[in-house]
Amino acid sequence: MRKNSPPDPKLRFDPEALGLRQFPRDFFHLDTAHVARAIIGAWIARRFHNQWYGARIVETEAYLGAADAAAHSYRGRRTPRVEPMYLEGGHLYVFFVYGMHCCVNVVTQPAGIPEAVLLRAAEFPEQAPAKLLSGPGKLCAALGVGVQHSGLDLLAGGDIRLFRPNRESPRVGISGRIGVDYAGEAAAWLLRFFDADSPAVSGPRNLRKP
DNA sequence: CACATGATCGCCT
DNA sequence: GGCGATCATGTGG
Repeated sequence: MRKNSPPDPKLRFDPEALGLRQFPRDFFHLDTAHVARAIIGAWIARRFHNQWYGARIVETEAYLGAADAAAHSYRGRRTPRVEPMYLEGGHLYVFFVYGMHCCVNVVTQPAGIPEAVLLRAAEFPEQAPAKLLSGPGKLCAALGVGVQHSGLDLLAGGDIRLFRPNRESPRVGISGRIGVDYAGEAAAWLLRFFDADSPAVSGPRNLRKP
């Protein structure tokens, strides 16, 4: 989490060979729930020692900034940890929790509006086991993404990038968010999105409601 | 499948 | 000092 851990070798792939293309900056300025929904099927990728590693995103959650009791930026909280949420859309916000896990978010909205999309699960259709990336902490661990990447710009030609989906749109299910019961009724807001046909989606199956 | 619990530590009040 | 945008393991149905 803290050091520069390598990605799981099973996630090696070639974005160019697949014809993958990045989202443009404007995409990250769209409504945050819309972005969370549209990222289902997209690829999160990391370059390590000049090789690319990545996975197809199958579960996300939207966090709506100052008005959202579940968000770290609730009521405009602005501390060093949360600061990357205030960057322009297209940056990363990575945080460390529970003493042992990291979670990675894609920041949305113009600079100053602290909204983001949490990447909760991903899959690598053939080479890797379905459980390898099924949860926000596991996704970070498998890709070797840590707090050292918080604040990084996905569109700066760097080592972490987000590519548009390369297949037809999946069936997308919607539900309340996971692990935010402290947020009261905001926990039930329908801001969790997932590929209804992916075995890699995290959490109990009964939370699904397409 | 549902629920309970321990691990472990940075962050904020 | 308390608690968390989690996970693995354990129990019981």
